[in-house]
Amino acid sequence: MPRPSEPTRERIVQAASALFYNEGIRRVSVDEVAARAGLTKRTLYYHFKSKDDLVAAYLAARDQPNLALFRKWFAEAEGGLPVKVEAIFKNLARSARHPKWKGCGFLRTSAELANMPGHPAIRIGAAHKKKFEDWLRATFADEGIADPLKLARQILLLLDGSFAVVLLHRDPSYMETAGEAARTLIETALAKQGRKRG
Amino acid sequence: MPRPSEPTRERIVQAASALFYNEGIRRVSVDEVAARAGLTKRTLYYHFKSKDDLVAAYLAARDQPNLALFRKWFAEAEGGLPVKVEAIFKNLARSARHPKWKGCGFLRTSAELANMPGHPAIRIGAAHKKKFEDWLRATFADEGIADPLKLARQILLLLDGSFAVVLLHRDPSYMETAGEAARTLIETALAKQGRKRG
DNA sequence: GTATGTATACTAACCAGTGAATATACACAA
DNA sequence: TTGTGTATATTCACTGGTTAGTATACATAC
Repeated sequence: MPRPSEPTRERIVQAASALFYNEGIRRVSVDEVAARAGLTKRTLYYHFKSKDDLVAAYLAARDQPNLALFRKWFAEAEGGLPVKVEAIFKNLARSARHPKWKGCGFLRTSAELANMPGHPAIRIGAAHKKKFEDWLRATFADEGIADPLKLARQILLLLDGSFAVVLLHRDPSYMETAGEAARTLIETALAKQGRKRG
Repeated sequence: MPRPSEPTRERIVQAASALFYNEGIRRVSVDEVAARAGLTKRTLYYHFKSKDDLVAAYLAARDQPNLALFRKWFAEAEGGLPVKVEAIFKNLARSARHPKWKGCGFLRTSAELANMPGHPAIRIGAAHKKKFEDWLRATFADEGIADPLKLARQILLLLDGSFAVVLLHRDPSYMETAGEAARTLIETALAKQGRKRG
């Protein structure tokens, strides 16, 4: 049955996403992805030139939706800057309580492929995290915070730290602890700013 | 050549450590470990009942040395509590600049084996991080900090976050940024304590 | 009648784990 | 001092299964 093509490619990426995220990159074979997508491996290799290419597509598909979710959680929270950022951590803790949650796909992929530094999937993961960092930086800059890049990176470190720690201990309360730390750091930065301007 | 045994087991763990840390768990075959240790796979299976068992031994061997290194960096630093904790991050940044550095073996293993929650290696990793957390907690408690467990967890989150982020971006300066955040959090906790005690 | 897309069938390598045999060191007996 | 049994340690050769990737042919749409 030829001619679907675009939907076919999409179906493959969907299947790859579910499997790679749930089981890990090297654990999942191309055959398994093809089977889950309901087609043969040969067809998969028509749409993707290699497994590495497929792994990159898996992460690329998560980039925008993930960022949009963080922005939504931030925007919907009622309160000042510290509270809005903390809301991201609280929502993340809620996601992490779902039984199928298995951490951050970008970080887990970079951990698994740590022996292949230039791998396209790692590049996509790095770009994704940079986008998040830059969104935070811009947000902090708008609020007049003194060193917005540094603060953005510190929040990012807490966020990615909570992904790693919660995955290890399977205890989402660490995310709320990270959120409190984020709030403290932002409040401190805002206080410094007040002192300088006041 | 029979009868070495203890040194043999040790040699296997050494070989496994180098390979698993550098290339990843599932990337490395038992044959490769045996070859690097200079013996046959059958001998390896005499000392370890399975590959999973070997992976657990790899992490178990890293537990105490890793903790000792952190304690050493803390003890050798000149200054108050915030500076001593920050010194851990600075030393870590120095290690991360070595070309063979590939993040935290415990976290990378838990990321790679995220689909096997009860895996013995993950348990060992979790116990390792708990030991570090508890050492920090006790240290903070000795200094009279109000909620020492919370602060210990926040520092841990920054530490593990820096492992993840530096591995992704290959930019060790994030570790120094994390160290600054740690210092800020500790200083804030000490200031609160000061206010309460008057 | 040619581009595009899909399937069958295959390769060559790899991989975790095992069955059976063997070699050595050491304890103890003669 | 020499012979012998036994637990420990090691090797060779193998199995059954999996893997990423491909050569070739076939089907459909326009």
